[in-house]
Amino acid sequence: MPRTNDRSNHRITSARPTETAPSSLSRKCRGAAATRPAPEACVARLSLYVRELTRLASQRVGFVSSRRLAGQLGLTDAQVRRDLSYFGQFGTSGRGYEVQRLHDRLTTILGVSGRTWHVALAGAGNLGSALLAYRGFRERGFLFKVAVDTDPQKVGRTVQGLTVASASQLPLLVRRHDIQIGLIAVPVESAQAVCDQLVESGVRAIVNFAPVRLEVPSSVWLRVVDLAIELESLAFYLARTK
Amino acid sequence: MPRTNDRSNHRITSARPTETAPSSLSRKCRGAAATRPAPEACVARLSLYVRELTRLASQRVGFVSSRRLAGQLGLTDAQVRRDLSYFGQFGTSGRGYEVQRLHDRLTTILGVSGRTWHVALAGAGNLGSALLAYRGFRERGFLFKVAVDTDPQKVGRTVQGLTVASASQLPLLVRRHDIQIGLIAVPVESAQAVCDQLVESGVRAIVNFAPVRLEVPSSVWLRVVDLAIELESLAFYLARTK
DNA sequence: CACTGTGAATGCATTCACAGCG
DNA sequence: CGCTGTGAATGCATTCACAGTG
Repeated sequence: MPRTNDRSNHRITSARPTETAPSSLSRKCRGAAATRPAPEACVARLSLYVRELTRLASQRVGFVSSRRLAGQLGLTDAQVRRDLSYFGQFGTSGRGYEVQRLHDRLTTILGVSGRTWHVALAGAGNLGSALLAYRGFRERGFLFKVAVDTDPQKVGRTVQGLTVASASQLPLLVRRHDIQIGLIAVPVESAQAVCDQLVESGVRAIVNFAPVRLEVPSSVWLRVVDLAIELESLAFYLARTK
Repeated sequence: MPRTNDRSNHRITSARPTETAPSSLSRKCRGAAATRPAPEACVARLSLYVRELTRLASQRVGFVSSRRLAGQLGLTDAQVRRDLSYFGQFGTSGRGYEVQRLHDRLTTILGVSGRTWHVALAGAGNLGSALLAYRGFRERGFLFKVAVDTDPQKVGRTVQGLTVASASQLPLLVRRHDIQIGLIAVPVESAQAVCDQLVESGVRAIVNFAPVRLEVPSSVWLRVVDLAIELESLAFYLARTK
């Protein structure tokens, strides 16, 4: 009797304040921003909402209810409304949310509207290439400006319109291209060294795709994406079913 | 003042019972199994523990304390002890946990000891190739028996010692190789169709790497790994720092 | 005395349920 | 009437704190 799980994602161990908002008294003016800092899980879902709204907008859907939005995403309607309520009041009673308007508001809140982010990729192997090829990044304004690799075979090659540079150039290139975000897609052994280089060169946020824990100073945002964990934990449930 | 987050992972929306354990009265016999079903977050961390223990064993470390294990993984000592306590009592007061023994016990519990799982990969692009190349899977007994792709360019090629078959062969190959787990690394457009094929062919667990929600019958375990979400949510925090 | 194992306390996230609005 | 926005209730996960043990 296993049930389908809906969205596996995002687990955080130590709390971290999201905003310095006073969180004092509730606002009353209509359309005002939310009162409390948004939970991390909710921020993560923001990109899901944006994706779905982009899709709906391209289908010329004008309004969408929390129920319908939830259905598409595998969430509950209450959760959608709660999530959105952290950022403001976007809906109309009886009608739902205006797709284009909500899309625009959410992209602004997510920080991916009317601006671009400069991204550097360390490791141009299969995983790195997959990341370069992911179309969603460009759509959201994440621009790959730099890709490096240690493998002389790969250096000089062009992947997705970007020329792979030598790993030794990383600090130089990060500074030259004003990189804000670094992606680590190198083997476990070199992940920490690459991470240190990124940090020293001024990168403020890092996503680590290597299955190791990395150390960074507290001024840097670090996220981990572990490709294997979901598969590995499936064995546990499979072994216990039928 | 951003803080480093430690482990991003795994968020579940609907609860699902993990065991049918009675959860009635506490056992008293030493070394007995835990009383309550293990939380999903804790099951996901099981593979982290196994990885670290494998590393420690290879360094001939005999004992490890919850504190040290936690430090390596970016968790707290209390959490490590709590997690392990769901599965039994493995430690020795004043000494800690015997590395090899704990490793063996956890791999058994995870369902990756003394047996293998047969895995099929749909989509042999960059991401699919990265998954085929991941060494951890083989180490844990996950064997890729099948890889398919729709691209005639890719069919017939050998990736990591496995020959890519035509996508039309998927149902046949799944049955022939007694596949239990399917990995979906195809574009969004074809993800649901591939998923349906896997399900109809008898696959009982699926990991979806495409950024869409998939529908499966409730008898099938479904997990999602979203490569983009962590990066996208970083913009939110970056836009709010300094 | 250093460490485990675990009730109890806390904190975070989801869901309920309903008042209020267009 | 259909749907939002949100207090209050619930449920899950982490942390505290300490009794108990080799």
